[in-house]
Amino acid sequence: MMDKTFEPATVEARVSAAWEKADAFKAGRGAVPGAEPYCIVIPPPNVTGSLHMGHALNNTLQDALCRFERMRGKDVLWQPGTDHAGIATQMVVERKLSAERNISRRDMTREDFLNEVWAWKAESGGTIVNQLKRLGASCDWSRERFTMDEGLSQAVLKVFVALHKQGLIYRAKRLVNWDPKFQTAISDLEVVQVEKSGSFKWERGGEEAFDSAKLEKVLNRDPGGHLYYFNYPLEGVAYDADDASTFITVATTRPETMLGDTGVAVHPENEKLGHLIGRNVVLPLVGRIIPIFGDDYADPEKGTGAVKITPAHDFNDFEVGKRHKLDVVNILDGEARILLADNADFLAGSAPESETLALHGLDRFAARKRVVALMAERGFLSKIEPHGHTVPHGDRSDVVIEPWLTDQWYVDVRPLAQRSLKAVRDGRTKFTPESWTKVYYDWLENIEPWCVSRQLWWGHQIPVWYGPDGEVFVAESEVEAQALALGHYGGTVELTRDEDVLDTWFSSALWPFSTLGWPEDTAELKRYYPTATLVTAFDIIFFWVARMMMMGLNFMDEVPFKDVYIHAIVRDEKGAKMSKSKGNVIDPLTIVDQYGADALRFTLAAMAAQGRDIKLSTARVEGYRNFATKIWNAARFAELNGCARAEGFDPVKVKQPLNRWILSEAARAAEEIAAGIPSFKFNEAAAAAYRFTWGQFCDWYLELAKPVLQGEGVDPAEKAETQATVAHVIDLICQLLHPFMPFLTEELWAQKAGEGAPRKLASGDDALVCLTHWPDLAALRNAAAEAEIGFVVDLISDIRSVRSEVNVPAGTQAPLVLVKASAATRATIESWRPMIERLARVSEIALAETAPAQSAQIIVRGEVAALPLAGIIDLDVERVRLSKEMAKLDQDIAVVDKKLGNPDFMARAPEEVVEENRDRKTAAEARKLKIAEALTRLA
RNA sequence: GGGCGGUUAGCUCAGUUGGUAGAGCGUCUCCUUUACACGGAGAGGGUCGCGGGUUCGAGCCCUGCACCGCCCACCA
Repeated sequence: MMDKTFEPATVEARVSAAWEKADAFKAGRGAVPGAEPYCIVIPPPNVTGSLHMGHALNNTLQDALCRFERMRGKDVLWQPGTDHAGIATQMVVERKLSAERNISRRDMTREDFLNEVWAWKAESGGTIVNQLKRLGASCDWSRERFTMDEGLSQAVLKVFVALHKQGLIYRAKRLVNWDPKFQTAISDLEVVQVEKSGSFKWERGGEEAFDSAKLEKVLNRDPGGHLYYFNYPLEGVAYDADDASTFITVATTRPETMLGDTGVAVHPENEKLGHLIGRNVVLPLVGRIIPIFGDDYADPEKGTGAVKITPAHDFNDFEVGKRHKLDVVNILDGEARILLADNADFLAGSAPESETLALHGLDRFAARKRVVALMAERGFLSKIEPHGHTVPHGDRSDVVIEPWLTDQWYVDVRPLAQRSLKAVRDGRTKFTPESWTKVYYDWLENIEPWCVSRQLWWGHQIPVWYGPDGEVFVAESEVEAQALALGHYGGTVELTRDEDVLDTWFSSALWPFSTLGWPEDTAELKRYYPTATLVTAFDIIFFWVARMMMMGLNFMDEVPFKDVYIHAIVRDEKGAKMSKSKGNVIDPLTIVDQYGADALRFTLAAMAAQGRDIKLSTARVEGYRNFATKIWNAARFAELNGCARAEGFDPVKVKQPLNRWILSEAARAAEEIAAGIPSFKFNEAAAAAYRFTWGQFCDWYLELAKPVLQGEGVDPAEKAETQATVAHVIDLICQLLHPFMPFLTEELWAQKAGEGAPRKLASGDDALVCLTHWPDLAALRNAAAEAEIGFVVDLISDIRSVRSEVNVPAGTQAPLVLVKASAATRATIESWRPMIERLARVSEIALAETAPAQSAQIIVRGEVAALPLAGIIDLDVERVRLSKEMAKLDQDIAVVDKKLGNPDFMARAPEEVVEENRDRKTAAEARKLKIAEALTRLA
């Protein structure tokens, strides 16, 4: 006996255990010889992370694809694994150490710290994998990989060395995006722009004196959003704030950087300021003498037309400085505190006040306030105004990024990008939805060198060793580096390894082949590369998809995947991206606990068509939880009515129209689902499954079958066939829904295992778990049965509708009279009499040549039926109802007439459309005639 | 500044070879009929953001505008 209610928690646990025991998702398991390979590599979640809604969506879709393809007979490998997630993980562990033991990583050795991270990974690394399992992800868990596994690490070293040999990896001293919180360089992609707009307004000579306390208050809330105008006095004249000929005014959003200014640029053709080119200014506070020079970079229309140049702290200024050979004066340390120790002018005492400025060691934002106050105090501040602009922030740290001059390793990605572009242009890899192709093109066409070194400890340490003189040896191991050094120096020297690690995405880029065993020439690599489909969200097209393309093409000489399916991002209710740092993560496991994994999965699949955002509503999940319950109850109904799977049952040989009909509808649904899943139209597939299961099987088939199953004096053969069909269709429902609702369907499938013929896997394996076969139902389509049952369904629906409209009490039985029924209709009525009587609450069915007086009339597929309801209904209501329908028909006819009367329409519309309109008109007129008769009778 | 997406029923959203608009939830009415009230039956509800255009015919194609959102670049 089935349990009275479907309890997801119990079933999920039981089914999961069965899958695990059977090793159900092992690559190639059950695949017949010659089966086509189908491989998906999972987007590896952060090893120390936990499942969020984005993961749930991402993996639900991958799982639907994998289960479907597995059922279709492909040799499926869904390759799982996790990512070491350099910054994110190191951040978590550092925070933990600080909270629990009040120590920082800088208090410990690198080795000790890494041991702490590995310990944390050992402790929490299994969380996300277990959560994926709870969702029902059918990965080949025996092949789970981690980006810092030995094998994958070997792949990283090999790739780094190979790219270096190709001349595509190099070291350079440049400005980088420096994250002062994590004290590491980050790539362009990890920088996010944040809008700032301030509110403080002040002008020299205005009504109010400058109030630095007031400014401080504003800046304490937000240090950005203002433009500051400084007067830089010209060398050789006495500065007078009221005499414009004694200074040049520059504007900046970052006052503190003025300490590092080494020049002022003016456009060579600037009419107002051009004459100053060649003069020098005395940099206030610092005392440094810096040149005013001509450069196109200074736009006369912007700001004051003169630009202060800080080569050490601005990307554009760095380039300008290079052109004019300006000094590069660094004024910040790694934590973005003012560093004047490096500043030669201060050291040389050319700024005698440096002691009293008290800037050294100040945080950059404190320094900003102080510099402005000092400039104001000394009469160099001209104006402050609110200024909307964007400020770069670290995506992980959320602090303002500093352009900072450091040595870093770069990948010259341009040649790789070219190949990646071509592969998509040639159609070797295809994006769905297609519009993402353009995004991919635009980025790759304008790609900049990729800064891959990070000043972190957690990650793949860069395989570079330095000799005593700084000579660089790039090798896969220290032994190899020593060999290179021996060749170079002619003797053994001590080498030191580069301390930096690689960007996490460096190893992620290799994922599609490193997980399959590269650089070893493994069987899996041969069989599953290139993989079939990559399923991911658009936010990592640049971070990950494009880079996998580059690395895959470079090292495998072949694209990593043939299809890229880009799905929506699940956002919070305000539309903000969910992230741990924002604390707005919705836990899918809570939803699973509440409604079951199948309900969540079905919801996500049904919502997968949405554009770029999904705002998940629990009402929807609840609706699909109800769907799961509905299926469960249908199966219980089957059980209670002796509908067991019958040995030797062949659906093709079914005789009863009702049974033929539901099998035909099942075939239609199977087609729709099988078309939807591989073309990534998950919502269409889910909708087809839902419609068939609830709208057809439960609402109509089971109801129509009840007289046969439960009635007296039923033909035993008919009853047996119906019972077997019910059981068979429930099997089909399990199969059709399995890609979306694996737990429920697997459970039902297993519960029915004891009936009829023993279940077998496609491979012949006797395991009683894991649906592995997608049914081929094409032969079950049956137009005659669809027409016959269609008529019965319409008749019952129309009777119900009319009864309700003319206010026939629900409990009242009424007779039904068929008027001038055709022979075929008579036959249909005859065989469906009990069902019609039961479902439409009809007391008896009679045939007549004319409709009885005082009856309500319905027209079903051209046939007229009447409900004689004298004394039961209000005839005025019926009159109004018929008149309304008449009016509507007149309207419809008018629309059609307009078309048919239009010579252009007749001449240009395709014949079938014209024909359809003619048919529509004929049908409407026939219907109208019958309604007119009914109205006459009522009059 | 460049690009992309959105604007359809009260809410959340589907709707590509252009042919008289759909789902889930909610609302209203009725029904506790032994699979299921996480249910059944019925109903109501939309000038498909606005203006032009193409077409016999436009939610769908073109164009302009408005509002919302995202991405990229720049920002003295």
